[in-house]
Amino acid sequence: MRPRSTTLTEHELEIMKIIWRLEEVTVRDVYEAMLERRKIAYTTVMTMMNILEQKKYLKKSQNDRAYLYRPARPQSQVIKGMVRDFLDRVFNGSAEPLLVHLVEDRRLSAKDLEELTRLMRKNP
Amino acid sequence: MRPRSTTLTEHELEIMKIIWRLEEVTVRDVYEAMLERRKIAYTTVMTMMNILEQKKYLKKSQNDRAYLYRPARPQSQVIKGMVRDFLDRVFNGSAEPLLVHLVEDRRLSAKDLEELTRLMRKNP
DNA sequence: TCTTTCGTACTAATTTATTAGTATGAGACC
DNA sequence: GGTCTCATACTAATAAATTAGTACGAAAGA
Repeated sequence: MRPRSTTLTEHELEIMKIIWRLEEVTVRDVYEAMLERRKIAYTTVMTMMNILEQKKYLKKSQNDRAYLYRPARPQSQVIKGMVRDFLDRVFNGSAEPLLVHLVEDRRLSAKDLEELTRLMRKNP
Repeated sequence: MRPRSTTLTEHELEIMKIIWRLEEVTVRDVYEAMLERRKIAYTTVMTMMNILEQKKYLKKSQNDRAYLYRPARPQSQVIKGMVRDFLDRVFNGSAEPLLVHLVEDRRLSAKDLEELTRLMRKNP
């Protein structure tokens, strides 16, 4: 048996990002936002949003004609969970080797580092 | 249709980590290392390793009785790809918001940061 | 009112990811 | 040589992930 993913899958995340941005949406809202990224059927978006509701990532409320969906959990919380999951899976939970990779790959600049240090002082 | 994952899946990664560590292995070697982590069948490990060979993560060579497998790509290269993929998917490619999360979540210490700065100077 | 539009519920199909059983053959051991 | 060990090849099963079609009813518009 294959266990259901605890974190968001690729396309679930794609949809959640749109909903966190718009805050309160109908299926159509998300469908239209998705169309700007790629070809997709309306019912596909609907199915995904229903799954996200089952997984407790979305709350549904009856509105006028269509349901209104809103995030059930704040974006930062969910993203933190994904980072934690990734770190555990790939680096056995430690952040440092991740950073080494980022530096080696030139994905972290000196400027990023400064900013981070500043943030660190504010957040002791 | 569902496209095949470009990067390593959770359990493929689990197996690859063992093989990168041992460098050159038989299915049995990996099976025994896996058993220390969790219950799994010999043939399951074999199937996964065959998939990893198809995906070009492993090279197979006939040895004595059993095949010998070795990594086809260095660990650092593959891990970098996974980091890149994660960053793209979750943070639209920028590393900074990831770091902010790490700091907020107390997963980065001042000491880590120092070390990183030092690394940065060595790697300009 | 009739027709078109829109939203949902239900159904379903495909491929991946994961797990593992069975058959078969080669080599080791007695 | 006969038996046991084990490695592989093949088959298969199941649930998740992703995609989307169809039917049906409500509402909107003509």
